[in-house]
Amino acid sequence: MRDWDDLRHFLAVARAGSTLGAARSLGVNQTTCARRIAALEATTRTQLFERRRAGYRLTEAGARLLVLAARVEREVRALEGALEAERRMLSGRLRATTNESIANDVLTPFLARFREAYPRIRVEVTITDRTLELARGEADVALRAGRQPEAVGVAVRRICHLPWTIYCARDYALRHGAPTSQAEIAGHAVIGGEGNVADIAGVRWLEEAAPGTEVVSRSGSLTNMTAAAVAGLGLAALPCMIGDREPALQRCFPPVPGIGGDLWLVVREEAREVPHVRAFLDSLVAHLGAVRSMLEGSATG
Amino acid sequence: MRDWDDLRHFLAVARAGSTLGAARSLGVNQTTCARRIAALEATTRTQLFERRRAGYRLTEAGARLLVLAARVEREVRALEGALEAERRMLSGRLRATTNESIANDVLTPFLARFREAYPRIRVEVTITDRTLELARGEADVALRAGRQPEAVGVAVRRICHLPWTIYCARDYALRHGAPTSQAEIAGHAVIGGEGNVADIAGVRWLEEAAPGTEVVSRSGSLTNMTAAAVAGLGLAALPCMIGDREPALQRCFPPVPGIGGDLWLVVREEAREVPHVRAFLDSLVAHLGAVRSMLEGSATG
DNA sequence: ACCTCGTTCGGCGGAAATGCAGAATAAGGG
DNA sequence: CCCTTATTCTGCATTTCCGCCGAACGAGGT
Repeated sequence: MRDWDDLRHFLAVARAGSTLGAARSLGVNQTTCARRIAALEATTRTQLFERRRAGYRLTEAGARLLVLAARVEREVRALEGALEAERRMLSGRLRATTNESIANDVLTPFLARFREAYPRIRVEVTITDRTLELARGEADVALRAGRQPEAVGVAVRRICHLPWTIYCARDYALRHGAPTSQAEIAGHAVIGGEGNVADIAGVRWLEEAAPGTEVVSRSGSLTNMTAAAVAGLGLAALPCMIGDREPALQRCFPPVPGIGGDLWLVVREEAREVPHVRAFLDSLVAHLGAVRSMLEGSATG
Repeated sequence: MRDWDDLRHFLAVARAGSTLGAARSLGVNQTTCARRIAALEATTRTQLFERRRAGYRLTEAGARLLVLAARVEREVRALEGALEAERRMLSGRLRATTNESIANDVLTPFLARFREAYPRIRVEVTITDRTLELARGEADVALRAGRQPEAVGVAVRRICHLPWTIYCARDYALRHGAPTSQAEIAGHAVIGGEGNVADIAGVRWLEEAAPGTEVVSRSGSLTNMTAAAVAGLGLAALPCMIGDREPALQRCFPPVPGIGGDLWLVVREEAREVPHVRAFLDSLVAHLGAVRSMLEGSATG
């Protein structure tokens, strides 16, 4: 056998019944499948398929070969499993950091799973509003929301968009009515930010959205702003990720374009290629992909 | 596993203990082996070898992988065996032709083996001095000695050189002395050719090698010329392939440059890609390679 | 009867894998 | 102690492979 990988293509074509279908399942081009089958037949000097307009059909010899190729595949799968187990016995320690809401919604649920898959990798999580300096070794991995983080000594990867919009308590809406567009914000009470939070695009947008808005409260954390909104103090700009999870809150209108942020995965440069960090990142990215629609808000429209 | 063929390289490197040795055993470049191992380690995120100046040494994980890769290999070998059996169950009929001496020395011994390997391929051999016209369908395959055959409607492949030299009977040498160079041929009795045989380079060379040579016999076949030489009638120009097999004959001097011929394999164009003909040709070429040194004469000088 | 969908096949350009040559560096033998 | 041999790694040139596109062609449905 000149190239064992031909067998992988053979299996796919045999099972799909066409080179096109096989190509889809393998994530390659149809032409590639056809060529590899041709190569296999040429080197083995055995016709394995009948070419038809309707697809590739196994010959008798091909059918006999199929069961043997399946055995090869079985052994390869076993090997892959062992390799996976090998990786999962990776050990090491790493420090991750993020803010409270991302921790609650994303990181902590992920950690539960991760711990099962990689029991020997110890993850220490620091939940803080402060932006730890990865380049200085304060942590290895961070999940950050907002604008693109500075990238000195770290690798940065954008995960998804985090839409924002204006929320108010359902109770507030009953009493004062909820605005349905930017134009109706005028006259409403709004909840503002303090310190870093005041600089967030969404928070500033709300304060400047209309003349005559009264800032009834200022807080230095989104958690606190959320609490204020729940208490019915007024309108608050919040990430949908947070606002949508509060049953007491409602969106005033769909996510406002331009005030959203992004979710960023940041990794310390030196830690990046370390095997157990790598394993952590791979798993995390997979998990983030799985929950992306949740993060981006189901009604992003 | 992105590419099953990586496993083949992994096995080779693990067994050879170095990428260089593995490359030799696989017939590829050392760089290729090194790169495929690197790719395998990258996709599996597992270090399989320790790189040392003295070579590649398996890590513990690599050693664990080795036994599993060997299992994959075992299945591949089984598959290859089945494929071979598949080919050997090829059936069909083909006609081969050649002259008597090549038949005796090459084709017939080969046929005995071939019949065992491919019991369902029926080979009909026509042994004749006449040159059958393959293009007209008189045969499918021919082994020809001499000058390059004409190639209309056929594929021609050169197998090896067929050296010629001058022979005489050992008995003759005792009685008259054997010439040790072209210069000493003068005065000896020589055995000439008739018809086609007279045109063969070696035969003509002997007759024209020296003035005053007496042609004591002429025959239309090399078999007959050989018999004449064995009988001690005089010198004969013969292919070493024939002359060396006659215990009663001896070489007068080393093979004469310029009078030798070549052995040619000729195949009818239309028959060339037919599976059972292909199988015959592949086996024949392998056999010819194995006996080439015999054909070219051990003391070719 | 015609149209659409799924498929195979060929040609072409770009990308990726491969081979080649040279430098660097241990290990082993004289 | 030095020289030879075997090995790995790097940069560059080339070959091979792969993906894209369009044409051709049946089959099945309307």
